[in-house]
This record gives sequence, C-alpha cells and structure tokens, in this order.
Amino acid sequence: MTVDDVQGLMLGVEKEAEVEDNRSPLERFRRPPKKPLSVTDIVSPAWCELQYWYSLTKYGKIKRTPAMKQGSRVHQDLEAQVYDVVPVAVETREDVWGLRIWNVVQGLRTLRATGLTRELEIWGILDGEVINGVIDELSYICPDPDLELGLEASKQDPVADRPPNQLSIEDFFVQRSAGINATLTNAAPPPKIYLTDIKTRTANTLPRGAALKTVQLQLQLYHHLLSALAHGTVPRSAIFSRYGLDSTAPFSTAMTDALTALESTSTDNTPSSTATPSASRPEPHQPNTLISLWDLMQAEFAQTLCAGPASSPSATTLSPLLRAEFRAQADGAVLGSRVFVADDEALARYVGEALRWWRGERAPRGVDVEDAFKCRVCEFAEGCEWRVGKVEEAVRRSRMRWRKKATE
DNA sequence: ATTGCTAAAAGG
Repeated sequence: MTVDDVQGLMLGVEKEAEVEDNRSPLERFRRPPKKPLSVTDIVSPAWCELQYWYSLTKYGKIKRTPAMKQGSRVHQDLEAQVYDVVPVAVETREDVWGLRIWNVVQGLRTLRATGLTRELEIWGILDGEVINGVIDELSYICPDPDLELGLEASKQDPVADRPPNQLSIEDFFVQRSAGINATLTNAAPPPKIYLTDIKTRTANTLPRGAALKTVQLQLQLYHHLLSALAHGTVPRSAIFSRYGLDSTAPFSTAMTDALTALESTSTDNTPSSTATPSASRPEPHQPNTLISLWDLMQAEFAQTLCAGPASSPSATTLSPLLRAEFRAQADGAVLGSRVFVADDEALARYVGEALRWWRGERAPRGVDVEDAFKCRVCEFAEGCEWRVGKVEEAVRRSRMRWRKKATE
C-alpha cells in the first residue's frame, strides 16, 4: 500500500460522512436490527412527511411533547378501568413475546365477557412489510345505529340468515344486566364489534381537517389489519422471523407456571366456568411455545370476530363503522365523537403513496400553503427547504399578479 | 416519591 492509497482511503472515509445517505427511510429506520413499521409510521406522515423525516434523521423517533405525556396519562387511566396488572417474571425474549400475545388473548376474552376491551396489540403484513399497532378500544356498542341501518339497507346482497344485531348504548346496558353474556355465547349470533380511537385535546373543541384525517386513517388501518387477523390470513412465521424469535423454543419454567396460573384465574372469572366445577372440565392444553400461543390467539380472534365456525370465512362481525372519540386533556371528559365508514380503496390509495416514500421511490412532501399553520409549532421550520420553497412560490405568484395588474 | 428507558401511541 502506497502513501497515495492511504490518502485515498482517508478521503474516502471523510467523503462518506459528508455524502448524502441514499438508503430509503425503510432501510435506514425500519429494517433489522431496527424495529418494524408501526401504524403510527404510516399515519403520522399525513400531518407532514418532512417533519416525520426530520424527526427520524435527527432523533430516530418523535419527541414527546407535554401534551403527549398528558394524553398518555388519560389513556393509562382508561386502560386501568378494564385490566388488573399481574407482574410476571420473564427470562427470554420468547417469554416477553409470549406475554404480549397472552395479553391479546386476555383482551379478546375480556371483550367477549364484558363487551369492551382496551389497548389491544395487533400484528400484520402491509405490502410485504411486517407492521404492528395498538387498538385503543373494541366494543359491542354501535356508535351510530342509524348509519348502520342505512349501510345494511344499501347492501346489494343482504345477509338473510343473520339479522342485524347491533345494540344501542341503552340496549347494551339493559341486555347486559339481564345476563346477555350467556345468551350471546350460547344461542344468538356473535355481536358486532366496533373500533374506537380516543384522542385527548388541549382545547375543548372537536378537530377538523388534518387532525381528523390522521385519526380516520389510523382507524381504517386498524380495521384492515384486524380483518386479516379475523380471517386468519396473517402468516405467523413472517412475524416471528422479522422479530428474530425462535417460535418453537419452549417458554421458561417461570413463564409456563405464570401462564398456567393466569389461565386458571381467567377461566374461573368467566361466567360460563363458574357454573362448571373446574375439576370436571378437561384441562386445556397449555401453550408452551410462541407457535402454539399464536394459534390460541388466532382461535380467539376467530371466535370473537367471525359469525360462527360453520359460516363462510368472509363473514366477519367486525363493523365497518369506525369511531373517533375526543376527550378533554385536563380531566378526560368526553367532548364528542365522529363516526366514519371503513373504505378499503381509499386506505389502499393512501398507504400506497405512504409506502412509496418509505421505500425511497419519491421525496418527502411538506405541507400545502393552506396548512402553513403547522409550521408555527414545528421545531424544524427554520431549516425546512420545503417551507422556503413555498414562501418563494407565494412571492412569485404575487409578483405575477402584480405584473398582470400593471399591464392591464 | 417520581422520573427515565424499552414498546406504540401519545398531540398539533
């Protein structure tokens, strides 16, 4: 190696640090060993792609604002209304994942037993990429019975053998106090399930425009991913391999013991098992690997979200009615809600465009001129090239108007 | 005692 070679080498290293990173956002931030895509990753850029891009490159994540921290607290209080937390000693990464899946199983059982569950984690595939998210709320309560009736009526081929069984809030509590659990699990078709996302607000007003679009997309994406889980089309091997997990490795003894204890507690709390002495029940097979636990979760999804084992796999009880509920940041008081209808084509259009950016097939876009208010609270506004470009464009336009006026 | 970190979502 000559002196020139060494200098060339050093130049190369220096140059590499200065040179622009040409990898796609997906390759830079969401490929192993980094975490996979989340629903937030797809939805948040709807506010401003450039802001998301700057956040990823500068911090690798979004900075938590005081408003966000308060919002997390409101959500925490809501989750505590539904679940008791049981500490479990975990030893391996597979144990940790076993608990995450177990929490989903418990969430679905809670939904069936009480008509409500909160903070349900989901996994899926979006255009070949593994993606995860957390659903705020699933419930039996129809957010808009009139809209639902309209949807049923407008269907080309109405489901004849399954009458609409959506409940108003009043019906729900009346039926629940009359012991609806036994009725629903034994005879009647399973009730429809409605998705809700809760947003806390600093101002006591309902959002419009961009803030509304974001939560709408978020709900649509949850609906899409949840449907796949209901139909059992999510390939577990793809999920486990993306997270680098050994899906056939047995859980640790501590974990297995904890699962056995939790299983006996949870079944004893359900209405059906209190009538049956636990000794006369056949002991359910205790899942001991991620594969078997996933399959248990899959069965729970089918039981909760499908019209019945005998019906066609497409008969999901997941309603296309999606609700965004807005609450006051200060005390969590409900400010109001908006209801949307799931639109898979609109979702596919948005997701397709969002993924083009994630794949590096197009540059990130900043906000339109009419959304310039967003730049006021953006920490990256000062160095934002898009913003400079928009200001120049506005100046150019006003000059042209001025010239046109002058020649008239 | 309360905050931070990890997860996602947290809000504008």
